[in-house]
Amino acid sequence: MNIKDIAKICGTSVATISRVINNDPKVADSTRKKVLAIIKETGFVPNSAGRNLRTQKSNKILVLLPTMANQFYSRILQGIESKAEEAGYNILVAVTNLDEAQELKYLEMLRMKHVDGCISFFNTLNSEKITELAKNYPFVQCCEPSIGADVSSVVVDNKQAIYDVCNEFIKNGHKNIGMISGDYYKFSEEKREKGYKEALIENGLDFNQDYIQKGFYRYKDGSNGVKALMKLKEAPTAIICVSDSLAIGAISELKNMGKTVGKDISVIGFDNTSITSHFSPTISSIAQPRYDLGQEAFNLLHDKLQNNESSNKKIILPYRVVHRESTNIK
Amino acid sequence: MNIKDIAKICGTSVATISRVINNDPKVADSTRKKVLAIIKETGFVPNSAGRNLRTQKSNKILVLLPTMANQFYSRILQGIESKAEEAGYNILVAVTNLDEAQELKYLEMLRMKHVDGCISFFNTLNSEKITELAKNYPFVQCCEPSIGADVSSVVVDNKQAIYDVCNEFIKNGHKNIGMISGDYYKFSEEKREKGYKEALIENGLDFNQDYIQKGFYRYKDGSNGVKALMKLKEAPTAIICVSDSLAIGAISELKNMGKTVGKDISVIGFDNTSITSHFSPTISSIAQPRYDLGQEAFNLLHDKLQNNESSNKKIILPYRVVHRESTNIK
DNA sequence: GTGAAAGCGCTAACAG
DNA sequence: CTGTTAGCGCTTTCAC
Repeated sequence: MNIKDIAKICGTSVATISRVINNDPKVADSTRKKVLAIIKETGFVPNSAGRNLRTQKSNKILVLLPTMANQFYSRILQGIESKAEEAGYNILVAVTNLDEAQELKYLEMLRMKHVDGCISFFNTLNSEKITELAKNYPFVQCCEPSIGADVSSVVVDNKQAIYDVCNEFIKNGHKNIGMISGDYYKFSEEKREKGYKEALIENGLDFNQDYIQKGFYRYKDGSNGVKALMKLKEAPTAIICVSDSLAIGAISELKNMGKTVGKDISVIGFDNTSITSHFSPTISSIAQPRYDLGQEAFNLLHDKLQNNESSNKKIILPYRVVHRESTNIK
Repeated sequence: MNIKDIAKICGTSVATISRVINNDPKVADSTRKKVLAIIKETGFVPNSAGRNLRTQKSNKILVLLPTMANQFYSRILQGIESKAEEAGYNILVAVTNLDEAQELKYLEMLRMKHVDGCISFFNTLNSEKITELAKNYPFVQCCEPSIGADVSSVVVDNKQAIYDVCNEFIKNGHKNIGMISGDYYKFSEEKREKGYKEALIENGLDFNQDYIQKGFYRYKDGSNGVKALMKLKEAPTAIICVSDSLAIGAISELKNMGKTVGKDISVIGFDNTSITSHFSPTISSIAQPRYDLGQEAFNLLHDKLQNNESSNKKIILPYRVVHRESTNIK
């Protein structure tokens, strides 16, 4: 059942059917009604390969995720979806598992015109390649823009967030503050570490690289971080973690050590995922406006979809520090 | 840059280029080499809309997920990916958010030939519609087959898993065993509840529906379940949860109540996600062979991709009960 | 307001 | 082994 069959049944030309499908106003109302009725009756769906071939677009966008093992992305995806739907785009999600070959394979979908654009949440490609990519295809980065790349992006102010938290700790009398960071998401890690460092220095405290433990983002990386930090001569009394998973690992290790988290020592996470309020102690965290991040990311992409020569925008959205039992802040 | 341009540069016909692209053996080695060189040099990529239009297939499969907010799926996806790659298929993931309209929208991709087949992890559609769908398109269900639908599927033996666990509890002296189940994933819930019930009855214990609390799968549903269970005259001394998230909610609520989980009361979860070994107490759970589930799901789909008339298979994979601190089993 | 016809890029018969 | 050609299903000029 294709457009030709429908034309035959309707007794019109295929052009008319096509016009009806595409809401072309110059079709007689009577004709339109008849055609619409037949389409409905037959359950005809325009073949997209034909349409794509002709129009050179797919009305699909690709969302590229580094991993699925992170609660964090699900709400963002809903934000993207809400805007994409309005604009008539379908979403395809692909997972790179942090592997450059996989990433390239999926990015290839842009070149092959399988998708019209892409929102990426992490790239292993260097910034020159990202700049190049963004020049040629509608492409935006969310949460983790490549440092130095000329590309549209949306993020929260990672540096300021940690700066704020660190300042709060200091105001509350903490002199030795540790950080458990990562060694993968270069952008956010760099910003957050910078916020930490600046807060210390501005408050006249020493910055010591040993107080920043870096690893991956698994629970055990959090617990490893704690082990290293607690071995320091001046063990920290507060620990800032760059993700909730690290905070969980850190807290469970501290509990093993017999510490009462929230009293003996404060710990804060990042992302404010739902586990934070069900762990014990409940975990303080820095919330990102996930739905809005998704919506803004799509808006940026939409600009590019209309005209890929449009200038690149860098959008910064607000964060929110949420204190729970794991931090003792007045 | 299309196949015609390449043909011109190579001084051959488009047919030869097409043959080279598609590894047709009847091309002279010298010709092949020349063409390959030019393709590489120019960075030519065959246009997939053209190819899809012509071949009536897309070499893409759709993976339909109810939600992304679940660690459980990430490893399964890797299993699917590994097999799909071998077979030359790309994977697209879509999330329905448990909404039938969304589900239909994505399933539409089958009709529109955007994808050649689909692996679905949850369907709100009734089983007649699923049967119909599977008759017309390569379609398989993983983990949550529609009850009564004629469709290929792969699952673990949900009933036996819970039956085993429940039996163990009974052998260890537990007389009042509670269950926190869900009210959404009909298939697995029904099986697991049946396993629970049978174990009780076979051991001469009373089955009482009040001991099964049903809700959704959020942490708070676990804690709500516990609240209800602990109000019963004969409060349970062991609780079986149908997911790790429910177990987490349950345990944190029990801790609030002053109970020592693993001593005063045993709790077990399902899926063996990584949080289980980082919670305190560490959480016992039932492990599903997630990677294998993914691989088998793709194998089933592959059969259908080759010939959609091939008979529907129901595959059952083994589970594994993992005891940690939250259960006290000798 | 409608139709005829070209052509998007590719593959697969068929002929040689 | 290679080329010619038809046509996949659709949109879009260009006529009328």
